[in-house]
Amino acid sequence: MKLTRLSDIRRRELRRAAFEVLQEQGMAGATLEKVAAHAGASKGIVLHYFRNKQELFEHAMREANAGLGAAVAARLARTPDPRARISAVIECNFEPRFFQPSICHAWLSLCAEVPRDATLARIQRVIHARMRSNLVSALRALVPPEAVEGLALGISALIDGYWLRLGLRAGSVTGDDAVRQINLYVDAMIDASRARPVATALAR
Amino acid sequence: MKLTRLSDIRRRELRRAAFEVLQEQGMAGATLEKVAAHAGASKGIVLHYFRNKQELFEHAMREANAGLGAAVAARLARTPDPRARISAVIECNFEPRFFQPSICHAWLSLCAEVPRDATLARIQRVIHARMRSNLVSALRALVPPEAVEGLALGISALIDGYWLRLGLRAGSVTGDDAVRQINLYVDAMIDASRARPVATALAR
DNA sequence: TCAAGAATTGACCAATGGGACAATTAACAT
DNA sequence: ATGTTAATTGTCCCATTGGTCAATTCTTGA
Repeated sequence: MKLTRLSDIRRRELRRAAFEVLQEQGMAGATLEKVAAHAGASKGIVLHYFRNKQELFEHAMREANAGLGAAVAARLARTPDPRARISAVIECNFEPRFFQPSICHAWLSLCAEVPRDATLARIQRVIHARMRSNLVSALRALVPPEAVEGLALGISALIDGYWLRLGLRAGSVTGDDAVRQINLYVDAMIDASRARPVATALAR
Repeated sequence: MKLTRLSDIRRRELRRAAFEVLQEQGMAGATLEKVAAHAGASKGIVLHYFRNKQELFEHAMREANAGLGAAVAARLARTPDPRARISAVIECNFEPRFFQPSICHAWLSLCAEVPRDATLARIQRVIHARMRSNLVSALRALVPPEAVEGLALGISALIDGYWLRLGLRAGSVTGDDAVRQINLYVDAMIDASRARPVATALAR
């Protein structure tokens, strides 16, 4: 099992460095040399561990998302109540260690490449699917079936929207604001779906 | 008055071309030569009308947004009812001529540059301010004062979120879906702010 | 200890792209 | 006509960058 250990360490260092450089330089500025320098290595080593720039940043994207994924999974593991699970998902996304302008910048740069990189698109799809799945499973216990998918998408969109705001204008939203607002939204929609089940059904 | 007419025409052609190339090639792929070719001109002419690549794309961003801005203004001009004004803003954003994956791709590429281009940031800020202003003025007549700003931001975020979805996974949302969902959100929040004014107030 | 393989480096290359510029052409006022 | 200005082109240049490769330095297992 220790066969690939050193190599794994290097790979991790490098994809982290890649993501960090991405945060402040954007995709165009995130040159192989800068990434290497940021990791205290030479450019050659980067291409020794990754076939090319594309592959490097694909791994960087996975790495960057892994943290959030783990945080969500951990909180969900100790949160049985459906409504609380929704909140857990939301809150994780706005934890200070994740909800940072520079991270958002890097993320934006990655997203901008999605249309032209099938692998990035796949990663993005997986990320969305996981979020949807977490939300949907909790929502089933909270709203009528016809409202589940739409609300899950809405919550995701709202989370993304607040995130986007952070990236485009740092300081325009705090994590707490966002969490509060989104939870307000969730409550309002749950209430609405109960108070007006017909309207919700029609809304499909 | 006709002094700058020809030059203005060229400039418009070029910034449009720039935006169109951006749609399918992204910022890195949107080279001056490609933009020129797309406009049926030579690279030299591009730098004759724009100081550099940055300036070109700053103008492209303005141009791209002008259409939406005009559409919103036009609809608002003939929509007095506050709640209908909110809907008008929302619907404009999801009109088929605007709500297109390729447009979103170009937009994403631009947004990714915002952190490193002060002018792009300024443009983005103006766009947001206009949207906020439109929403806020209508919301004042619909919800308690303490809920206005938060809700305006929420609506903006939700719009952005659905847009982002479209860019990252074309076909995952239709414009109609988005409009319907966002209107549901608006109604739910309006109701909630009336039914539970205290909760809303506290939520500040 | 030593050989085999992995890690790492630095030099090198070809391609590209942004931008400068001189030269040419078109537009137009007098 | 003609001179002046604007429009347009194509060429040239330089810096940068992704990627290759041979050479060198570790590791490490036997």
